[in-house]
Amino acid sequence: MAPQPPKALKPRKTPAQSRSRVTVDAIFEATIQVLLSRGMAGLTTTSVAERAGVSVGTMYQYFPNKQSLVHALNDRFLTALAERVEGTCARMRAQPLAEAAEALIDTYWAVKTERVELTQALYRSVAELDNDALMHAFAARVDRATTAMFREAADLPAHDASRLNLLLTTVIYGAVRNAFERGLDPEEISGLKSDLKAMCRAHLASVGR
Amino acid sequence: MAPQPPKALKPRKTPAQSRSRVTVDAIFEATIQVLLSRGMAGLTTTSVAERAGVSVGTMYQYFPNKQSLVHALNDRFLTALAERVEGTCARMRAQPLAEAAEALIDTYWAVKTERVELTQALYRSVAELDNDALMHAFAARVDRATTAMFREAADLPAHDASRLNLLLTTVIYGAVRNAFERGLDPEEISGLKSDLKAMCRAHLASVGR
DNA sequence: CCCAAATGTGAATGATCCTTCATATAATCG
DNA sequence: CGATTATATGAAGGATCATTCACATTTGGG
Repeated sequence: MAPQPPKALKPRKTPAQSRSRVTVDAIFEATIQVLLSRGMAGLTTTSVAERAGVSVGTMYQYFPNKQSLVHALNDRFLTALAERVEGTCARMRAQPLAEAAEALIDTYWAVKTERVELTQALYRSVAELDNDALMHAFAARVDRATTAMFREAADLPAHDASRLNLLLTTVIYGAVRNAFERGLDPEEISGLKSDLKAMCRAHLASVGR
Repeated sequence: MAPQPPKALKPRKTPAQSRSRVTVDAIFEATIQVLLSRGMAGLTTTSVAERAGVSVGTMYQYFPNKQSLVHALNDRFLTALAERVEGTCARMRAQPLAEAAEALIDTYWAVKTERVELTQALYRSVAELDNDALMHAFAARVDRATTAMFREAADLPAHDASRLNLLLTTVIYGAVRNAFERGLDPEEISGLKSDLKAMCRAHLASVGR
């Protein structure tokens, strides 16, 4: 992957009047809808503008290029997700490890369930636009929260916390994503969720004192 | 994701003379190299042809369009992967569950390790070109092999095999993929691998009789 | 009510790139 | 060796799109 000529990703201008705030929101919403209906390949500046009911030029008032639009969308989503995870971690502080792990699974599972297609579309968009930096920043932020949660768990064994964190987060994120990428029926999905919890519990019991 | 006008994905013509077999191989190899060096965005028909040392027209003798080229590449890779997994499953037939699971982990881990960048690039290309059909066919094929392996394990508990298979494969595939997507040092990676094995073992022990 | 700043418009530009086809060269075989 | 088939060439066609910019409209404060 050769380094692309670095493009501006920051918004070009921040809305000042309320009129423009509406516009920017419409653009975001349109981006999501086009992404869902036509996929990343059909996400053209024209299609987004049309759907948003604005002209192409307007888009360029707020986003220097198409890439930055998708970047901003991912940023929004990942920030919301990070906040949710942080909330869970705060709530589960000083709780038993098994409960903490289950809560983490519940949180990710809920986010996925709420917007399966969108999360998948965003995953693809990140891959397509080389927004790895965004993903890594997000991963680091979330890792901080989960590590803290596990470190302060009620029953942390001698086992070190960051190692446990790495295992649990890798397994949980990976499994949740993979679970939804196969086209499973709701039954299988929910069975999988409780089995995943059981698996984490079993492991925690085995490394526990 | 709206259904794209379905494009021909099958090769246009199968090489008859040895000269053309060389050409097709060169095209595949060039595709991999361009994919690795310039990413999916830089994968143009011209760049592939140039790298392969042939003209664009030649490519179109064997592939009806760009999409089919990437499709064929993924097909090749996934078939090889499936064969390897099937090999593992055959070898591990009638072995204890824990051994079977570990062997599966080893197999995926080995494939990933051998060609990290390529597997990641191919993942992206599949997502970008909506080749989900390919992925699902592959998943089904592999599932057949692993389910059989688990079903005939030496120590299968009352627990039904397909449920166990779903959990283990989801966790293993997901975790392996996720493990390599973060930029971990070799130490962390190898630690993660043995922890993942331990986790599977713990779960199997807990559901075991 | 007026004007400077903010916001919106969309045709035109220019670049990229897939794909085709008329033509050329090489292999095969009777 | 001549004819048929296989393979290779690459310039030109044509379509798609991101991006710009000169100009129009709206807003809010003075």
